[in-house]
Amino acid sequence: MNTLAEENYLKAIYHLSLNGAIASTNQLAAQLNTKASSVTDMLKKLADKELINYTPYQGVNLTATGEKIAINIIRKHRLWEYFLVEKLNFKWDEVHEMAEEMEHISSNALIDRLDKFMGYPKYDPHGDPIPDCNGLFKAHNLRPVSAVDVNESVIICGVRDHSTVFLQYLEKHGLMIGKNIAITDIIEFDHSVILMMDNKKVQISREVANNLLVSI
Amino acid sequence: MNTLAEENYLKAIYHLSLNGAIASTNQLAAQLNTKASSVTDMLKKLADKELINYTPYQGVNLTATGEKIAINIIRKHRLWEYFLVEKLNFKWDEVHEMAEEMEHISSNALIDRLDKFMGYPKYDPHGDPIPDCNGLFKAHNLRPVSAVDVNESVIICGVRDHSTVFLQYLEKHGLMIGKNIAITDIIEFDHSVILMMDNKKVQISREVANNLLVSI
DNA sequence: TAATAAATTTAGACTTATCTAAATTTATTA
DNA sequence: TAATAAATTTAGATAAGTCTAAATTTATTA
Repeated sequence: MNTLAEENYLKAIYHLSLNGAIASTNQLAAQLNTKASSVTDMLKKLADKELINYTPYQGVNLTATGEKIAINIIRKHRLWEYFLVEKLNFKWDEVHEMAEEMEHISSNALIDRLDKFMGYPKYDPHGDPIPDCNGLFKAHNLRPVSAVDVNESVIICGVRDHSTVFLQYLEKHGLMIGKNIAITDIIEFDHSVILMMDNKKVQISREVANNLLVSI
Repeated sequence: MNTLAEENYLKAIYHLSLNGAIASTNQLAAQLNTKASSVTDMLKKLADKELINYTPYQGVNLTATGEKIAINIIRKHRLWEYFLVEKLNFKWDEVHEMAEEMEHISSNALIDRLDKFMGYPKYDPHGDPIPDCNGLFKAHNLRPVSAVDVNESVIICGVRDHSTVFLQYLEKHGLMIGKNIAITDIIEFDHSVILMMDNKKVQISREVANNLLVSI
């Protein structure tokens, strides 16, 4: 098994090297709240274990083995988030930190039973896809509200920013996963978006529109 | 917050210093699978934090603060065991190792919600009492089967030994928490016990009888 | 109660993961 | 393309938790 620190690095590398990208030392340091020199040390260690492809100065991505481990951690994280929201009635902005700890519980038998207990959910409370026990999942193809045309009607399916403040902001305005929204106007000056939801008018800034994901 | 190692020491000290006893360095080393010298180092650290009362060469017990922390860890351990057995359908001999990890999930809000979700259970799958959110619980007053007289009828309420082999042995013979047993005979030669359960005769050794706890 | 055994602590070393500061490599730009 | 800036790595140090071996204290027993 891998240490907690190793698992967190693999997860961070996974998130930073999606779509064939390469994660840099500094990006990892920022993501993991640590220093670049610490990252370098760990990258050597993970490279020795053949969990990442690392060329000094050139950044990293995951090997097949590393990716498998990373996806398993993400599976655990998202299933625990689902559990916390659906079974223990936490709000979607309250569960991230707890799931950060729970994702390191090692037993796969446990997580498979949890998955079954909850009926094999496909998406977590933030709309992110939950990998199945084989690591398979399909990211649904989403776009930000800012890319939607006026008069289109779409469904809220996810968020790009997962921060507590953003989630609380959305919650306060009733902008939740599954809600149907109709874009009624886009202000030319600042690109803020006017939309209708539950027969009420809601105005959101460009920044919010960029981070709120909806169906194609 | 305390580190994982510190929490495990506090828990071990708790278990070893029940009933006003004093835990020794060697006992702790055995319990924690480590060396006496490592224990000494940690005891100094915990004493500095005022979580234990430590006099060199004289052993330790917990301060009020230390005990509070230890009981909270035990509360978490037992609630997670209950969850694993009652909600995820694990067997009572499968859950200890998982709960050893889960007991270190820090959030008290989480454990309180879990407690509520399960209906505030009073005992874990092995019959051990679950402390409430204030750390309160009453250990029910049990005795081993070996202390029961012939012709008495009692209810299985707990185990003294929590090892997988022992639990599996009991499971195989149907000796589970809640079962009613009637002691029909005690063999004078080796103190093995003959009992009736579900209208079937079961014979258990003195050692088993010493580790199976029943109602007074 | 002196000698021996057992338990415990101390001293010094090791590993993991981190840090700061300096050195090196890569990227940018004048 | 040479100079400068930015990114990255190396060197050396630190803290937590552990270890072995030696020293010390406490307990046992002859």
